[in-house]
Amino acid sequence: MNFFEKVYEVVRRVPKGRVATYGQIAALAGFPRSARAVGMALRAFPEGTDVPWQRVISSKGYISIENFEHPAEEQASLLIAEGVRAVRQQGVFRVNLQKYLWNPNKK
DNA sequence: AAGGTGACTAACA
DNA sequence: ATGTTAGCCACCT
Repeated sequence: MNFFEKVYEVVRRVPKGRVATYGQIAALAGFPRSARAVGMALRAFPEGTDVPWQRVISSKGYISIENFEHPAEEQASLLIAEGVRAVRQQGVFRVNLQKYLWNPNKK
């Protein structure tokens, strides 16, 4: 099982209506300091998978997409559609982590 | 084979 | 509080 597959697996565990950070995904996948590599994995997600890629954001609560095939606006609207309040602030979309961050140990 | 890059982050200054 | 630095690791020249 390669790194990408582990990342998929962990991201699939993020419940609807919550978000996780890149570092968090990396740690759960068994690569505690590989947040950047997680970003690469997400960038390469194929279309039409059941992986909720939109639920992964930066540790500061910002959507870190800039000029990719899936723009930040798309991620924001996907999050909003499942109840996560993503608001545009100074050009970037922000999410209240205190409220929406996924706690893997808590139900 | 080796070095640069990046959907990152925690630690400093 | 804001800016910089140094790790991290998979990809791509």
